[in-house]
Amino acid sequence: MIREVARLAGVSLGTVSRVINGNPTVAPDIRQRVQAAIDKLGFRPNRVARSLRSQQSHTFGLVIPDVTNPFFAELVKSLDQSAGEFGYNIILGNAEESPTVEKRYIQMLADRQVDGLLVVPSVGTRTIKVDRDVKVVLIDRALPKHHVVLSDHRGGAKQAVTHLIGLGHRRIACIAGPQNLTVAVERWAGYRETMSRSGASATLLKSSWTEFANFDYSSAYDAARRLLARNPRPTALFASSDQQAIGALRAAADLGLSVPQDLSVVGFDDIPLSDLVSPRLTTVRQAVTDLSRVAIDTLIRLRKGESVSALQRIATEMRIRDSSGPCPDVGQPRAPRRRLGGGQHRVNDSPSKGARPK
Amino acid sequence: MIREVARLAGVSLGTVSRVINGNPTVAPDIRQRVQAAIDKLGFRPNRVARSLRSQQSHTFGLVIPDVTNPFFAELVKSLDQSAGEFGYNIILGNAEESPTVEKRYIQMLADRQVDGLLVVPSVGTRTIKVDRDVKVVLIDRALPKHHVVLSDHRGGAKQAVTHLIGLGHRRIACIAGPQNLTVAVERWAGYRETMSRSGASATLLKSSWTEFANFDYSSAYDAARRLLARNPRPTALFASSDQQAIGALRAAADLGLSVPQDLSVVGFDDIPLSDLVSPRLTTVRQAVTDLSRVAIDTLIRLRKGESVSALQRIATEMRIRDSSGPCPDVGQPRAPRRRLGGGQHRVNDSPSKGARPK
DNA sequence: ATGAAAGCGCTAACAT
DNA sequence: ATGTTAGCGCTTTCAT
Repeated sequence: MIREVARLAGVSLGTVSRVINGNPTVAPDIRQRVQAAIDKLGFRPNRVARSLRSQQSHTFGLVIPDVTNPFFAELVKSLDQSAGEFGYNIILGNAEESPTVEKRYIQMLADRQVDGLLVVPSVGTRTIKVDRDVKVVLIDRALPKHHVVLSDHRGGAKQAVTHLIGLGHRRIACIAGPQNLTVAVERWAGYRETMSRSGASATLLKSSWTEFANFDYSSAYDAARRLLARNPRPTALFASSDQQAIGALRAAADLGLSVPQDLSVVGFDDIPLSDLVSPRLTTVRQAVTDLSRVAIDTLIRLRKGESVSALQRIATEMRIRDSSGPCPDVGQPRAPRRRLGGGQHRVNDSPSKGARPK
Repeated sequence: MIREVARLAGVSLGTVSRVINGNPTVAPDIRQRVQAAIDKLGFRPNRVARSLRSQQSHTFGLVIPDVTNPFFAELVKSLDQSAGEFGYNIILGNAEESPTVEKRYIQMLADRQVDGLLVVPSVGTRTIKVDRDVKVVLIDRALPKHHVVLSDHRGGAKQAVTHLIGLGHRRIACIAGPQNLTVAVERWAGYRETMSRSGASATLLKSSWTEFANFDYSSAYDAARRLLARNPRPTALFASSDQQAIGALRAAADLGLSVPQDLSVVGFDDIPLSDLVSPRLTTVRQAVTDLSRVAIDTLIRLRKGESVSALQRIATEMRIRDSSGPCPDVGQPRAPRRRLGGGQHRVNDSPSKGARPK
């Protein structure tokens, strides 16, 4: 294979290798001759052999808990693209939210000599152990002693609740996520913090205004049913994920409640679907593209031996859509609210631009 | 590494290798001794080196048009699992529905010495070319001269339309998919075939009862708007994918039409979401698990040199849920009553249980 | 049943 | 600037 190219071009093995690798020490005419031979023979260097010899695969391993989760799916897509821009490929492992499966994948990827590991740890994972000295960057879920890139979940929750308060809502309930996930903890913390700061009375913060659910539709559906059965009933719901929020929309519909006339709902993530459910979902967008670029960049810098800060936060931004409207309790008095046209949708800019300290 | 194991166990390199590979010609006591050394040293064989030498990676490449598409996401998950059961891993490539990107991935995977290639060809791909002699199995979308595993899309469409006819519908419109995709062609064919067989008058089959759209929410939303603007208005919609169907649900909602009271909708694929939108979507389920297992099995058999039939069909099954109900025209003879309630949704059980011939 | 030795296809250190 | 040579870490003949 490579020998044939060398023979055809009348040069040695080494020179062909140098051409393949863009080594600048080859004379232009030779380079051309070799390239011609490569093209003519349709030669493609064997990446396995290259990896073995050069000890680098130009490949990152990516392990996520569930491809089927739209947020992770988008993350995969985005990471794949960012990696490509840096000349890397990605091997995906689907951990099925199981630390055991996750570990198996991580080992497999390490054995495959990946140049680095991107991991969204599954629920229950305490630490990532890698035999060989592969650099690891966590995404979206932090773990002690690891580099991590994640969205400002607390700030995002704050944006969401502030938005609802601005619409006149006071009885704002929360569907919180699993508390063994930092994401969920942070979002809940942002909710509580904003509620108490806003002067909402202490009673509103009783645990009865929060229900816990997993990050999926159905368990959030149940949580929403429980919350909406409360008396007095909440006028707004802050869900910790879009999937939860969509479950909540479904619960409201089943109870005969109109959104946003009877109830406002805000989600988190801005998955593609959130703009397509009925009513369209107001939500907090995670900047997946930034998340990806920073993660890849971090991994590359770590490989180079540069030191990178262990925690990197990516700002979120509100996407205001139809599922949130003025509080029914507040007839006119409170702040001007929008007119709810039938079927028309306006997308506002983020109302709190630059309102957060860095 | 492996030398250390050999030394510690007091055997040769070859023997350690034999133990790793489960070669039965090693004496039990030696095997035990070697295994102990392996465990003690935490030795993990380098997969790159193994691949290079043995010319097999125990890895399949998988190239799909878009991870973000819930159907493909589920396929990825399912294939990954099936592959695992056979001792294989999967490297994913996201082609972004572009033949160019797809080709790049396929080459990359071939250069990586994958043992086989699973491809869902992107729109526009005419054929899959692989330099090395890697076996290719297509999934879900056929291409001439290639092995393919796919659902019985035509049969599924037939099931769907038959279901609607059984509910009394006659003005059944169709949102067809892109006609450069066999899936879409087949589903549309199943629709037309069933319509004409059922004695629906020829006029109903005029092209005006079909609108074309991509397999996504928004373009299907537009198509549904166009169809529902027709006079007379269709009483039922057969969409070529769940995403399309959900777009149609949204269009119906925006037009003030209740589903299924004013309009029945049936989708295709049974993505997880279809059971969670409001109203729940009646749909045709693709047996993704079977699809995956057969695809992996085919690839393995092809590798062994066994001959496998070029086309393998997997049966579909109806999932009857709330979005399809009896035709409003039929209920009370003619009098078209119907109350356009404000945003209320009632969730009925399937009203036609057992009322249909097999 | 086990050991010795020859590579898999390439890259990189060393010559020239 | 180019050729030569020695491996990367394993598997797999071929001996024994």
